[in-house]
Amino acid sequence: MSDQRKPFPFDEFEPKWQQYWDNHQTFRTPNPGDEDFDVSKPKYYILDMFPYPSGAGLHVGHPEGYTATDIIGRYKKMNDHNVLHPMGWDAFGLPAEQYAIKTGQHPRITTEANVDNFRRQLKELGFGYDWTREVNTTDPNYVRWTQWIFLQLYDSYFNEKTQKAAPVSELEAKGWTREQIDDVRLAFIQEAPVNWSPSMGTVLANEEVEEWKNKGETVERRPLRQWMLRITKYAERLINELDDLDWPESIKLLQKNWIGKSTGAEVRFDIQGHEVSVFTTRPDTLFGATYMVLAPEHPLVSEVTTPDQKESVQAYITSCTSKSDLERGDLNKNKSGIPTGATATNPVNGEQIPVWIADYVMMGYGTGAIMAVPAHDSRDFEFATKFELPVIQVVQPDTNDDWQGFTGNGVSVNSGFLDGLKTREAKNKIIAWLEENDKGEAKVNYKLRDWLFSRQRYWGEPFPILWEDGNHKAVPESELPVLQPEMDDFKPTGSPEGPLAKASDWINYSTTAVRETNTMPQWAGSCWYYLRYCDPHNCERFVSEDAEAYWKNVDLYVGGTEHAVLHLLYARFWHKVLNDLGHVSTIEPFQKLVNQGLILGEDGQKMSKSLGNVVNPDDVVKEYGADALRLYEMFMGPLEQVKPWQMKGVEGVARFLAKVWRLAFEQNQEGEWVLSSKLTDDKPTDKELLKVLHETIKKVGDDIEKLSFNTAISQMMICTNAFGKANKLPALLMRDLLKCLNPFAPHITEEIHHKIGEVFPSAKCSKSRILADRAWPSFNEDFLIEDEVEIVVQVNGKLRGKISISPDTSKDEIEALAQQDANVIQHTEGKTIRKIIVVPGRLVNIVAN
RNA sequence: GCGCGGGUGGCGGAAUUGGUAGACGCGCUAGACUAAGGAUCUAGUCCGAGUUAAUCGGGUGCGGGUUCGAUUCCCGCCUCGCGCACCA
Repeated sequence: MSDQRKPFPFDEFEPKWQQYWDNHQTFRTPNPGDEDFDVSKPKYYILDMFPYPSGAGLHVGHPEGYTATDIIGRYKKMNDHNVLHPMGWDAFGLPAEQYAIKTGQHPRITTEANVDNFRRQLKELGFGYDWTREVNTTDPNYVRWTQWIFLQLYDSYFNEKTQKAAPVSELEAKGWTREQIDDVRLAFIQEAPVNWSPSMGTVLANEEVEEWKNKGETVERRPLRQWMLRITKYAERLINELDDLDWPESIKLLQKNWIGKSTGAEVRFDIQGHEVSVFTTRPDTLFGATYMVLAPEHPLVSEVTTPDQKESVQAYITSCTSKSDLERGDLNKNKSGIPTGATATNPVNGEQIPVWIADYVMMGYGTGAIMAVPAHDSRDFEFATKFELPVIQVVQPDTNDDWQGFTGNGVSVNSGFLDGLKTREAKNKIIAWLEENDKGEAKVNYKLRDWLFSRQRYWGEPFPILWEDGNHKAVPESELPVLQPEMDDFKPTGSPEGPLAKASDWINYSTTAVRETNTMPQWAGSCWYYLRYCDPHNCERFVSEDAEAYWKNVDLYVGGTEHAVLHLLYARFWHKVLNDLGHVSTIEPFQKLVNQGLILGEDGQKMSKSLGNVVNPDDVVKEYGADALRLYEMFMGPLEQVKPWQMKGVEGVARFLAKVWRLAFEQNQEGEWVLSSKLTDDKPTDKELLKVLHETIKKVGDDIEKLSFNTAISQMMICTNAFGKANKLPALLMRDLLKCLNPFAPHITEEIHHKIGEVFPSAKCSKSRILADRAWPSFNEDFLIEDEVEIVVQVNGKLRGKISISPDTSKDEIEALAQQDANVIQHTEGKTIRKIIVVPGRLVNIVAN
């Protein structure tokens, strides 16, 4: 596209203004203690989910959320807030490491190149970040504090009484042994079946398994000694403390479901001398338990199985382990199982019930064993039906429902001392009975499991841990950060030690101690980056007390739903630990959360290389300019909605920007842009123009607060169209429109403002020279008052006429005027008027028949 | 299966203490300017009837209800998207 064809010269002024903001540090935010810090201004901390700097660069999804936060950040700045709006890089991660394995190039090199590219792209979009606060999770000065926080976890335990983390030194003082303390640390070693990926040579968190499997990696269960974080201790608080957060209810629900709290009881059964606990949410149905099921992996299976069943049980277990999770769960509609030959004693009535094993019972939830009540549990019912096991009714539904397979609440029957009690009461009574008789107790169960925190990779934070005499201990704080050794060979070892095990010099810490060779998962750095932004260059603390006390937590956090559970849950967990230990002053990191909706390809499909529907932001910027891209992404529709890309839509907003441009400039004979002859330095008097401008000021401000950017833009289009129709346009009015538009399209507005300010004193800035530093315009209600309002006249709810009246016309007058309308008369003729409803300023409805 | 969120013109979407449905933009149609227009400007554009008008009828997934009045509230259903998924 040649320069003459460009509707306005964005390619000239966009880089110019980006340079200006950079050189003048327009968006640098002073911290408490800085010379230019103004304590009287309220703070506003607005945060984007920082990107993983992939080799592919930004996709159009990034600028969606980033533009939204930039608009709000700029708007708050214009409204005299201290705005903290930083950006950084979640730069540890597998792609860089996989690339290193392939090419031998150090992941740091790849990462740096990718970061440079991302930074360039973001700057070319004109985002007002405080680049002096840029953080990078792989930076040694950042790793240091990630490791320091890990050591906080390592050196803490969860105090059940206070429901808070506390230093293990408290326990030492009480004389606890090392083993006892190691058993309660928030960061601890556990040997347990984990998800080991042979193809990647690392373990994975439960939460990550699906994602990597979908990418073609192999994952198997394997018992290994691994570092775990005791997030389960915070399950209750992670649920309860969601209450005061301004988050979408759906995201809160997602987190609650993930934590998966269920209340019920643990009941102890006896299998021929072996005690087996089961968890149930329906202890009131205990009398209806007609069999028991152990998970195939349950440790007691081999002990309780009778000799004649040994062979078939063994065969069944083998068949289960060969099944994938998908076969076992998703696709397996047909229940399978086999009797162990053993019987269990129902504690409540002494009945002997058969003990089966079946893979519909999971070892990972509850106790890995269940009491089966086929009458009132659909899965048990299905199983019992298939294997012809007895079904005993113990709940009578309140409704007319069939009791078979009825899982709702009702009244207990066939249940001895529970008979006649409502489900709720029956639960309480049986729990009291279990506790009295030492056969069980009330119990709360969570789906959430402890967080598997170690990985066998090179490109991650090494654990600041030493091993000596078979025991682990912390690396002294003064020695942080513990950085990875320089290596040429990044390949996984295929063993659970990871590639760091190959650096023999590095491993040997002293003659008696060796280093831990595991590294942390990528989540570690993103768990606390929002805190580091508050004080990114601090070498003494992860964040200074002053900075933390001032910035507190994030006021608005914007990012994709893909982090609705994991990242947000992990970060909340770390934040609570830091709060418990007195390092931060808030209990939650992110006060308000907004998820931007996915941008689909033009074909309505998710953007992907294979579909060829990916839109590259660089191309859009080149063709239409950064302002147009920003504006389009905000104009597409509501921020939180999923919406398809339309290149024609980009053209539309570019056309709008061109209209704004032409309000101020016109082309002369030579094709140069010169100031428009319509602009005047006069005091604005045109009532229509003042009205539309002030409506715009009001609506745009309100809409930004509501994050309704699309409607704000449409209002500015209305205003621009009105300005365009005027014969004369006072520069002062133009300036206020530019202020409104500035957060959305910062380059073009600065450019126009700068140019008209040189000629028209009225549009000039008094203090600073640029819009970004100016105050948001205030609107004047007086300009919004209408001389005449249009009132709709309906007859029986149907539109029959419109009348124009002064807004202070009385009800009676309105009624009278309405009935004078010719068309209204026609529709009421021959009818009796029953009622007239007058909605002031809106409508009249005449009810007649 | 369970949970959550949606369904409004040819398209993206506006509008809710219940009060003119379709703002704004795209696309389309006609016209102006022009050597030309993929630039710009003007007019029109929910569907149907009506002479381009006035006007009339229908219309916010479907069916019912409440109301003077329902995209908005209530009941039942259909459908699309997302999440979880044998969680005892």
